[in-house]
Amino acid sequence: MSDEDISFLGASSGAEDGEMDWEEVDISPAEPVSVNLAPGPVISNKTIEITLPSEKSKGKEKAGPPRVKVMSQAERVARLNSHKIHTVALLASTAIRNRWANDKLLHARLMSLTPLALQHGFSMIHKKLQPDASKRGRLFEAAMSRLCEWWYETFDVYPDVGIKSRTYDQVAAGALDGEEGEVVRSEKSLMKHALQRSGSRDVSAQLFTALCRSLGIPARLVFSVQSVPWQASVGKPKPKKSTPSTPVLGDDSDMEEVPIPGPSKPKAQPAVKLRKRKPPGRKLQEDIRPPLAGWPPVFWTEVFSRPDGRWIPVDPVRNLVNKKRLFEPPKNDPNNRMTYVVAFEEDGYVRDVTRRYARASTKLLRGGRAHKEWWENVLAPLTRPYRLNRDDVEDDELQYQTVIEGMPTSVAAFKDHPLYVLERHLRRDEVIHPRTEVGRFRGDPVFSRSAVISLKTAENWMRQGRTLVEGAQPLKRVPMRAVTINRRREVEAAAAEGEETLQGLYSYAQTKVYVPPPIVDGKVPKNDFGNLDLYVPSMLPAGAVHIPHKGTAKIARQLGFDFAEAVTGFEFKKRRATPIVTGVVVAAENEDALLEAYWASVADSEEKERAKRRERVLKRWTRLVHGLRIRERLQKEYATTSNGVAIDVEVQDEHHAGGFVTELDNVVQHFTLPKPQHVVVENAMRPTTASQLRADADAGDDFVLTTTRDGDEDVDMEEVVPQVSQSTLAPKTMQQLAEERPIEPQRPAAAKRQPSTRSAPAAPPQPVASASRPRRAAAAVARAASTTAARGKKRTRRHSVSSDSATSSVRSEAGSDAEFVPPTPARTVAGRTLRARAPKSAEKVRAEKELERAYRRAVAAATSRDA
DNA sequence: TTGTAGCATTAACCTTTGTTCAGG
DNA sequence: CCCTGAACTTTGGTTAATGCTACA
Repeated sequence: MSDEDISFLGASSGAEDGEMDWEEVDISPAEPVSVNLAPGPVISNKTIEITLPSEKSKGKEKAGPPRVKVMSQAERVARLNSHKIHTVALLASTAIRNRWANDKLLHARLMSLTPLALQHGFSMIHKKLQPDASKRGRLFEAAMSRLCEWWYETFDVYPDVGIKSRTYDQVAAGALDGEEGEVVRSEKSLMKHALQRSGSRDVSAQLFTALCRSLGIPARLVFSVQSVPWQASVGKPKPKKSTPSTPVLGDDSDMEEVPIPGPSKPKAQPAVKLRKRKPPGRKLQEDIRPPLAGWPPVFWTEVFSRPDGRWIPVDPVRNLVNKKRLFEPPKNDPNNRMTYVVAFEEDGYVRDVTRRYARASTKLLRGGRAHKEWWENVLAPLTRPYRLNRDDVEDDELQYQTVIEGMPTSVAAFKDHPLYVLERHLRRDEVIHPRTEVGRFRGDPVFSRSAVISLKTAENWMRQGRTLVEGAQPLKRVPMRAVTINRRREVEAAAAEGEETLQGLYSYAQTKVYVPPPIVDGKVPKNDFGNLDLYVPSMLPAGAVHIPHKGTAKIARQLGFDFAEAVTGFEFKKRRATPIVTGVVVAAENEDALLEAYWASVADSEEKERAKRRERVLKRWTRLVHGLRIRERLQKEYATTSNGVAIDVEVQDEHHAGGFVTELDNVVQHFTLPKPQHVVVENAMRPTTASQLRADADAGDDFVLTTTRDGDEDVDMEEVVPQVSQSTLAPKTMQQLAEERPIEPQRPAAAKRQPSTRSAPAAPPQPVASASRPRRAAAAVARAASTTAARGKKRTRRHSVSSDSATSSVRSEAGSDAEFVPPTPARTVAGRTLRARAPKSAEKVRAEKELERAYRRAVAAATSRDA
C-alpha cells in the first residue's frame, strides 16, 4: 500500500509526520499489516478485511523489564488508520445503498406491495382537512406507526445477519474468516429482497427507507457506523457473557457471535426472534429484555414529520416509532457500538445525528481534537453545501438535547464537557471568572463552561498588540516557564534565594489596544533592546512608517535618520529566542527619501553584480574565441592530411596531449551537438538559435549548482557544457518541476512591469505599512502578488538597465538572464522574510489535508453521482 | 460490578532579544 | 575598520491522550 493510497487517512493521525519510529516495533516483515478493500460495490460486513499480527505488542516488550505493555506508536497508528479506512468505507457503502433506496423501480414495487389504506393514511393529512399542526403531527405519527407495523408484520428478518461491530483484535484473530455477510450487489438485489419480503435487519431498514421515500415522505437512512474501534481497551472488559475475555485467543468463544456460514437460517437463535407472527402485545413485553434492549439496529430510518418540522426515528425491525432512546446499544454489546450515527438524506448528503441517539454524546467522540477534526473532514464533502431550514431546526433540537442531558455523573465526563467544568480540569492559563456555581459534584463546585476565561501573561498580550489597563491585578499566578537560557538563569537565581518566580496572568478584558508613543521630531521610540516591537500593525507609532525591506537599516543610518529595527516575531533555536527583524521603522517624513535611497542602493548593488557577471562572461568568451583561433591556426599549420586523420590523432592524444587544445576541442564539440541545444532552446523559450552559444555559456552560470561555480574557471568551463545538456535532456524529477513552477508566473509579470520599474517598486508584502498609510495601500496590494516579488523586481531592473547601456553581446547575456530566473536564490530570499512561527510541519499538514479532501471529494462525487 | 484514581508513556505544544569569528 | 552572516549546540517543560491496574 503506497503513501497515496492511505493519505486520505488524514494528517491528524500524525502518522505522516516525518519518520515514524518503526524500529521500535518487532513485527517481522512476514506479518504485514494489510487492508484489503473488496473491489466493486459489494456491501456487506465483509467489505473490509484487516489482517494484523495478533501478538504485536508482546514480542517487542518482553526484552525490557516487566513493565506495563503499552501500545507502540506504530500499532496505534495502524489501529487508527484501520478505524479510519473502515469508517470511510462503511460510509461510502452506505451512501451507495442510500442511492439505491432512491431507485424509481424499487419505489414502484414497494408501493405496489403497500396496502392502499396505509398510503391513504398519509395523503389524508392535509392542512385543509386538519388545520391544527400538532394534530396533523399526531396523525402523521399514527400513520407512520401503522406503516411500520405493517412492515414489521410483513418483512421476514433473518436472524443475526448484518453489519456487526468487531474489535481490532477480533479481526486480527480472524474472527471474520468464517463470516458470510449477506451480499447485496445492486438495486436489483434490494428489489429481490423487497419482493421476497425477507432479508437482514439492515436490508429491512434500507427497504423501509425506500418505501417511505416512495410515499413522498422525506426519509433518511440512518447508520450507526460500526467501524473497528481503535482503542485497545474496547472489547477488553470482562463481562463473562459474550465477549471473550481475551479476544486474541478466543477462537471458541468467538464462535458464539459469529454467524454460521452457509445456511443462514437453520441455526435460529431464540434470542433474536424477531418474527412477525408474535402478537404485538406479547412481543413488546417479551422483547423488552433481550431483543429490544440488547439489539438496537445498525440501520434505521428517520422520517420527516412536516407538521412538526422534525425528524422521527423509525425502526421497522422492532416496530418502533419515535423512540429515540432505544437506539443506543448497551455499553458492552460486542456487536453494536455506537460511535458515529450518520443520516443519509435523499439527496445523498449526510448529517451527523449522533447526539440524538447517544445518551452521553459528549463522551462518544473521543480521541481528542485531532480525531474530531478528522471526523469533520470526513463529513465535510458529504455535507450539504447550503443549509435548509429544517437543518437549523434540527441543530437547535440537538443542541437542546445536550442541554437537557444534564450534568455528567463522573469526573471524567466533566472533562471537555460543552456546558460544565470542574475547577480541577482547568488548564494552566484558564480561570473561572464569575465564580457562580451552577451545581455541585461530589462536593466540588461545578461551573458553567462559558465562565472559563483563558489568560495570558502581560508579555503575551503585548505580542497581540495589547497592553494591560492600569491597575490590573493578575487573575492567576503560575510558576514561570523558563524556556530560554536567560529565563532559566533568572529562575535559578531566584530559586537560589529561596523564592519562587511566579508570573501573573491576565484576561482579555484587562487589556486594551497598545498605543505606542508617537514619533516626536522624527525620533522613533525604541524599547530596551534598541528596536521596536511590531507584532501587529497597530503597534506602529503614530507618524511612523514601516519599511519592510532588508538592508534599510544601513541606509537609514547613512542618511542620518533616526530609525528603529522592526521586530515582527521570534525564532526559536537551541533554547534561544532570536528576534526576526523585518526592515525598519522611520518617521513618515523620511519615508520617501529612505525608499529612494533604498531602491537606488538596490539598483546599485544589482548593477555591480551585473557588471561582475558581465566580466566573467566576457572572460569566458575571450577564452573561447582565443582557443578557437589557436585551434584554427594549429589545424591550418599541421592538419594537412584529411580530417579523419587529424581527428584520430586528437582522440588518441586526448589524455596525454598538451591539454589546452584537447580541452577546447571538447568544448567545441559539445557546443555543436545539435540535439541538446534544441531542447535547451525549447525549454528556456529562447527566441533564436543564433544566440544559443552565448546564452548557453551564460546560462551555465545559473544552472551549475556546484560550489566551485566561481572558482577555477577551467573547471567551470568544463562542467558547464555537459551540465546544460544533461539538465535539459534528462527527464525532470517531480521536485525539479515543483521548484520551477512558482517561477513561471513571474516572468510575464516582470516583463509587464518593465516600463514603470521605479514607480511600482516590488517588495515583500507588508501589512504594517499599508495599514498605517492608506495612500500606499494600492501599491502594497500590487506588491503583494507574490512573496518573491522583490526578486522579480530586481531582475526586471537589471534587464532594463542593461538593455539601455550595454554592448550587443552583453545585452543578449542580460536578456537571457532575465529569462533564466534561478529558483533557489529567490526562494531563500523570500523565505527569510517569513515569520518564524509558520512551522514546516504545519505546511505539510495542510498539504496532506488538501490531499485528503480531494480524495474525499472524489469519493463523494463517485457515490452521489446519480443521486 | 462499575467507575475512577493513579501511573506510565508518548506526542504536541509553548517558549519570546547571544556570542564569536571569518570574510567582504 | 566595520558590517554581515554563519556556526555554535543539544533539547527543555507542560499538557493531553491513552492504556492499564488497583481499589472503592
